[in-house]
Amino acid sequence: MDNRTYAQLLAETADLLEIDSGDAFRIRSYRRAAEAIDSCTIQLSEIASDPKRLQEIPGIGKGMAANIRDMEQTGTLPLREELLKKYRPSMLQLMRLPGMGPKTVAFLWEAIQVASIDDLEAAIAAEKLDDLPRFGKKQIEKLRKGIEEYKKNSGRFLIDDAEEAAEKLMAYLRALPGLDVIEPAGSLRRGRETVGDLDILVTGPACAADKVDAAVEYTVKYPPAIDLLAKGQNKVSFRLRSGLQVDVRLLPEDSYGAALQYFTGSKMHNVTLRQRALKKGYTLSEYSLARIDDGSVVASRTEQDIYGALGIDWIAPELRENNGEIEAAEAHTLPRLVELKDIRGDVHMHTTKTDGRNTIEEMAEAAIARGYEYMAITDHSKNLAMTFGLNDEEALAHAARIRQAEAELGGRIRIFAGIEVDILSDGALDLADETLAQMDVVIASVHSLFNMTEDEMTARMLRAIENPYVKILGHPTGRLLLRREGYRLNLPAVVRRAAELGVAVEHNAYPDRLDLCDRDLRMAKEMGCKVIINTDSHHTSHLEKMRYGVEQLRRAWLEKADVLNTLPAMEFLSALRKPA
DNA sequence: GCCGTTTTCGGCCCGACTGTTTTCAGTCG
Repeated sequence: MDNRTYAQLLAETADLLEIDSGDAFRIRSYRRAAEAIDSCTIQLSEIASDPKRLQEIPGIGKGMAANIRDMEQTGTLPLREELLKKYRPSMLQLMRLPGMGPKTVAFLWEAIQVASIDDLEAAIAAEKLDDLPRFGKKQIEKLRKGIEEYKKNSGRFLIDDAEEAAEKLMAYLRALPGLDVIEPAGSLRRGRETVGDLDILVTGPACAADKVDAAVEYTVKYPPAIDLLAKGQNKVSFRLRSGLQVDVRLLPEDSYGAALQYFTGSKMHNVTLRQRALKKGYTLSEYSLARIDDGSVVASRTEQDIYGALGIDWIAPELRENNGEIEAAEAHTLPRLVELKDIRGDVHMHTTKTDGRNTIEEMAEAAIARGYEYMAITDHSKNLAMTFGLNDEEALAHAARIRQAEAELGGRIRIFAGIEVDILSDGALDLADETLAQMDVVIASVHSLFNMTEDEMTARMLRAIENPYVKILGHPTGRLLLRREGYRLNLPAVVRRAAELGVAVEHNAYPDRLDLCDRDLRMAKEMGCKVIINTDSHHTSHLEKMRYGVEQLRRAWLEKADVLNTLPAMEFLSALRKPA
C-alpha cells in the first residue's frame, strides 16, 4: 500500500466521523495524520509494523500507529468499516458539493435517506426538500446548481490556466484608481500544481472603509464573471465560465500583510502558526497579530512583520505546508530555494524532425531569448513510430545536423545533441548502444504501458537505467500516463538505484505533465539523486513554462545545488553520468 | 486521537458569510 492510499483512508474516516458528529478533535487528528502521511517521504509500508518509527512522524501517535498497522494488514481500518455500516461511501462525494457539510449530509440521510449526489438530484426534482426545515428556496437552488457544476467539472485547475485567469482579473482591477496592490494568494501563490479556486487580494486607498463599497461594485461587474456567489463588505466571490471560482478580497492597507499571510495558507501552516502565536500571548487573524490581554496590534502591515514578531524568519509561500518549515524558520535554517533565474539550460526539446512544431534554429532562438546558455535537442527514437521517431542512422544524422546548427549560431548558445530513447516492455532500449555513445544527452522514457503490474513497471525502469549510456531517466513517474491509465511504479526503488548509478531523474515543468510532485522531489534529494528540470518542449512557447516546474522544486525545498541544469554548460555535461 | 517550559490530563485556531433564524447553526477558507 502506498502513502497516498493510507492518507485517503484516514481522510475518508475523518469525513465519516464528521457525518457521525464525532469528537471534533478526534476528527482533526485523523485529518492531521492523513496530511502528514501524504507529505511524508518515507514509504509507510516499510515501517508499518514498527510503531516506534511511525510515532516519530508528527501527528502519528499510538492510536494512529495501530491504525496504520491495521491498514497494512487488512487494507482498511476497523473504525472506517464500522462507520460504513452506518453510512454510505457515496456520502463522501456528497460533501464535495458547495454548501453541503457533514451536518447537512447526516440530516438528509436521517430525514429522507439521501445518500448520494444522484439521490439528492432526484429528491430535489421530486420536491422532497421543500418541506424540510432550513431548506428555503435559495438553499435548494444552490444545491441544484452545485450538482450541475460538479457533474460538469469536478476537479482542480492546472496552475497555468488559473494564473492566466488571475492575470486577466488583476488587469481589470488595476484599472480602478486607488487599487494599488493586487496579488494572488492561496494555492496559486504557493505554487501548487493545481488550484482549486482563485484568491485575489487587493488593497489601496479605494479599499478604505468609506470607499470600499464602490470598489466592491466595480469588482462585481467583472465581465467574465457568470455567477455571483457571495458579496460582502470586503469580499466578492464569483465563478468564471471555465468553472473556476474566484474570491476577491478588498482589504484595508494596514492589515494587508496579515490578510496575505492568512489567505496564502496552507491551512495547516496557519493552524500551526496560530498555535505558536497563542503560546507567545498573541492571537493571529486575517487582520492582525495582536496581544491577547489588551488586544493591541503587534504586526499587520507586512508578512515580514508578522513572522518577525513571532520570532521566526519569513517563509517562502512554496514552503508553507507545515512540513517543518516553521521549525526551520525558528532555527534560521530555511533553505535558499532555487530560483527560475538559476536555470541555465533546458535539455529536453523536440523539433519538426519528430513531433515538435519548430525547427532546431527556432528552438535555439527561443532559448536564447529566455537567456539560456545551453539546450539539448532530444527528438524521439524509432519505437515512437507515430511521431516519426528516428532509427539509429537517422538519429546520428540528426545529431550531425544539430551540431551544424550550433556552429552556424556562432556561439550564441551551446546546443547539445541528444535523443529521447524509448524504454521497451522488457526494459531494453530501442536504439543501439553505439548510437547512444555518440550523444551528449540520452534521456530514457516510458511511453507505453502494456498493462503492466507495479512490479513489472519497476523492473522495466530498473533495467533501462542500467544501460551505461542513459544519463537521464525521463518523466520517471509518467504522471501523464498515470492519470490516464492507472500507471503504478515503485518510485523509491527506481530513484534509489538511479542515485547509485549517477543517473539523473527528470522533472518536467510543463503544467499538464509535471512529473514528480514535491514529495517525490524531496525524496530524490534525500536519496542523493541528481535532479534535472526540463520542459519537454514541443513548441517554442513551451519554454515559457519552466517557472511552474521551478515552483515544484521550491516546494520540495530544493536549492540551486540540488538541480543539475543550474550548472554552466561544461560543468553540466561533466556532471552527467559517464559510461564505465 | 495527539501532545507536553501549564507533560499523563485537559487542552486543542479564527472570523465572515449565508440563509432563514427572530438569535444562530452550518459552512467555508
